[in-house]
Amino acid sequence: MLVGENPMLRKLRALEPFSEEEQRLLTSLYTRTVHLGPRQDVVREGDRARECSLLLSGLACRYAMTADGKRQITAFIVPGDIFDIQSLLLEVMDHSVGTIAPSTVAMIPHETLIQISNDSPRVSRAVWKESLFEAAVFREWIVNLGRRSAYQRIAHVMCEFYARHKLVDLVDGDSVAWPMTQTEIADATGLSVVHVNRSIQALRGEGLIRLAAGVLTIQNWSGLAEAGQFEGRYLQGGFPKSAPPLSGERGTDGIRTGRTG
Amino acid sequence: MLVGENPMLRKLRALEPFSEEEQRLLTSLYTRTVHLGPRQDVVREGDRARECSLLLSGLACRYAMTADGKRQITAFIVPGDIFDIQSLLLEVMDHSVGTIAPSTVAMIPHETLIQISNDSPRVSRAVWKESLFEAAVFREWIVNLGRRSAYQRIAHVMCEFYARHKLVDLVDGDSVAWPMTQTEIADATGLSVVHVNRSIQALRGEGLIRLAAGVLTIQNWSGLAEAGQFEGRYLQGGFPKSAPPLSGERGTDGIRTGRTG
DNA sequence: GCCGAACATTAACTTAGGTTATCACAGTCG
DNA sequence: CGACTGTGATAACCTAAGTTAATGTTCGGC
Repeated sequence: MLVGENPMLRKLRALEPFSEEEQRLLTSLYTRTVHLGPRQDVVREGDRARECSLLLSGLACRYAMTADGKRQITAFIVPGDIFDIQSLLLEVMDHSVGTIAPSTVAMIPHETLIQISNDSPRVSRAVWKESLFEAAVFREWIVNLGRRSAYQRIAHVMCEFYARHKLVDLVDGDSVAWPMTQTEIADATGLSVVHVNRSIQALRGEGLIRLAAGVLTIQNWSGLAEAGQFEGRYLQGGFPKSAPPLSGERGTDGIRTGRTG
Repeated sequence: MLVGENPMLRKLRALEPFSEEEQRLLTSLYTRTVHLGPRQDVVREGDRARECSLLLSGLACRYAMTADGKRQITAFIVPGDIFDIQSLLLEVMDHSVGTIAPSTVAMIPHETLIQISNDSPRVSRAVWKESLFEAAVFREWIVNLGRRSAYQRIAHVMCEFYARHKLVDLVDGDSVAWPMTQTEIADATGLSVVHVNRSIQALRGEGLIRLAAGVLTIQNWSGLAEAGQFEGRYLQGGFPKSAPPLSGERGTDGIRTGRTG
């Protein structure tokens, strides 16, 4: 399966520049790709993975179940994310990864990754950097869950979601694909579905977003960012300041979104 | 400043075995150590660090401030933790690190760490592993904040705190030094001080813990672990199963704690 | 032994968010 | 085509946790 311009490359390039040689090395990382439907597990808690994975398209998430059966999503995995680096060094998965939307996943054997660490320090640096980047996102989620209201949390998650997709060029003007149910938003924000719904109504009422048919449209970026206290800094190089989706606030002018109507 | 048996060594050894040679390399990492009082910043959000740091003794935490002035602690840093690995690859600190108790911090220049990556892949692996380990803890905190009640959260934090200190041999029977105020517990668990106090009273009432004069004593490990849904798995190799503090449940018998009276 | 500062504790009251339940709607499977 | 299922939207009600404020308690400094 050919996937044209690889989203991983787009992302890693945003974090660190590569030579032609290194880019070839990067694209040769994986040999096997897998297609998965929505709501399927990629790796499960307790597994002993022998490969790392890379999301090529779709949407996935890390999640854990509590002893009393509640679910908490700890991270979204967007195209370009290498999402099992920890399996390389830590033995047993302490959480699961599952798809949200139908997805394509590339498998990278551990040996390949280890060999590359030797062959190209720059590439291995990039992979390492990727995992530090993810840790920064984890920290931000802790802040989100610990110190923000429902309304703020959801606004924040939406900003981050948009920003991360923008990093890999997967936005369409001020819109992103949003293949999530409200239950999944609830599991990501530590809220109940009902209250997620209430808060989304509020965000709509403020004219900050439109959300329908699997598409999130940010009508007022700076308003949403303010509502969610979103400052893109933790997303590092990818987003210099407060990450406006376009050049200015009234940005839709020159760009066809083609589906926001 | 000589620090006897280095807690970092104890911890890294628990994660990965080293040769004599490598252990020498590890202890030569730092040249400069700094002493800090309680409640002092080590690095601040926005800083561009040139060294990584290693906590030799004391207690510190990562924290972030929200736009409206609330504080969230995102991680505790216990002796043996290297806590600025991200500064090696990410440019600007997106959060701060501050002490809780008086602490000794060793500074490791970035160049040293980079050079070591070349000299000893095993050592650099260990450092990398350390950061993946931390990410696992971040994930667990997300679950804690998102899906557990106040009572459960605090119980969980206490279990983790004990377990991580046990990893570096800094427990005393069923007791650990607990130099935290209730405000700090609140900032770590995303609660208000008042409610933290209420929940601690409840934990005391259940006979699970004693907490006074800077010492936390776990009177009933399995009870506390159950209350906090604590399963040490995410702490990896260090804790095989559910991490009982001693061999069994009634473990205090043969071991003098010397301060729990 | 007194003073002030920082913490811990408790009570009274408020509120954000959880729970339960119902209805509407769209997709899909027989 | 109707039954079923998953999802979204609301309403009514309830509770865990927040807020404010007052009262102890401990401890270092003098």
